[in-house]
This record gives sequence, C-alpha cells and structure tokens, in this order.
Amino acid sequence: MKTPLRKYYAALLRRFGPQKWWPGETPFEVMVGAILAQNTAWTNVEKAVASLKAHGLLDPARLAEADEGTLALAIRPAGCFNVKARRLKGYVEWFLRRFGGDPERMGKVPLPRLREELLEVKGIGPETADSILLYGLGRPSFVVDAYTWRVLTRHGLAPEETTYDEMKELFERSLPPEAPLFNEFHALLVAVGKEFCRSRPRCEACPLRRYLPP
DNA sequence: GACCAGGCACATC
DNA sequence: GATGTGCATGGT
Repeated sequence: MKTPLRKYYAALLRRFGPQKWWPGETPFEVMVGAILAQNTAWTNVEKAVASLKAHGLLDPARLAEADEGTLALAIRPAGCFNVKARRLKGYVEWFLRRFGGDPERMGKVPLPRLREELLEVKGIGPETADSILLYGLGRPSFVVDAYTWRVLTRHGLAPEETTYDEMKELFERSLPPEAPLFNEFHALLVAVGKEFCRSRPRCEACPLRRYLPP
C-alpha cells in the first residue's frame, strides 16, 4: 500500500521550511551530540557541547584520555552526566580502535553492517545509531524518535505497538534512500510534533490536519 | 512543583 | 518477552 509520507514531507516543508539540523559541525561533534541528546532537551546539549569545546575535549584522542569524572563535570548541563560520560568514553574508544577516529574510514563500511556494529557499542541504541549515521556521516538511515512515533500513530499510519525498526522501514520503503531527504524529513517531524502534537486541540491548526483520520 | 526533553541499559516479574 | 526503573539537568 502506498503511504502518504511524500505528501507529508511536502506539506511540512512548505509550512516549516528547511530545518538545517546540525549544520557546519564536524562529524565527531555530531556523534558526541547524538549521545548527549539522549532523553535531553537540545538547548542543554548545546551547552554541554560548548563546554566540551572549551575544555578542549571535542577530539577523539583527548576525550578518550580524559577521566570519567572530568568528563562528567564538563557535560553536566546535558543531564544524566555520569551515564553519558561512560557512554561517551565507550563510544570514543570504539571509534578509535575500529576506525582510528576517522569518520572517512567509518563511512566506507556498508550501511547495514555499520549500523549493526554501532548497536553493539554500549550506550548506542537504535536512535543514537541512526542519528550518527544520518547526521554525522550523511548515510541514508532514517531516524525514528518519540515525535515520529506520535505523528504516525496519531495519523493511523502505524499502530501504537509498532517497533522502532518497523517504523524506520515504513519510511525507508516509501522514500528514495537519500540522506538529505531523511535528514530534513526527520527534523520536520520533530518540528510539527513539538508545535502541534502535544495535545489534541492543537491538531486543528496543524499543517497535516487534512490527513488526519476522521 | 510536576512534567518533559531529539534514550538506553539493566533488573525483575 | 514485556514492563518498570534509574539516570539528572534546565525549561515550561
């Protein structure tokens, strides 16, 4: 069955314009940001990233050398800082060991296999893995998050028990595998989710309202 | 003063 | 295999 996702994309782009997520950052900075962003407001992530920069820790080798306590202190504004310090270190150690800290080398691994490898790293779940792939490396791996889930279930495009991977596949089989498209679409879903999906009444003004089931 | 935010691992049933 | 819980800051 043909999904209306392309129409959703067009309507959202018209309404919100390009979101320009993660512009002009290094791939490594995006990877770090993806971990810091777990269950955290984006404004807090920005503070933590700025703090890492100020501490000279926004570099794979430096970050790997830093002790967890120092790291935790530096990323404090991101919340869950002890957990995230451990996850960051674990990720960076893997990144250095596996690719010498080089995003170019990482980008040469076939997408499905690279995703599998990422998921084996402690602290990297599906959404973080896909964020790293899509926003960090420019690979066409669709990112699903709470907003994506909310929009799709509310519109009857997926039942509430749909898993992460199923929802991801729903997008990936309906769209051409183009990273810029996946990038923009996911950011637009967050935009509409934030503004309109918080409560039922707000659906009245939503740019997707004409696609809502009766 | 709850409740939420661009999750995840781990415990427990 | 499905739920439940801890992590923790800063904004609404």
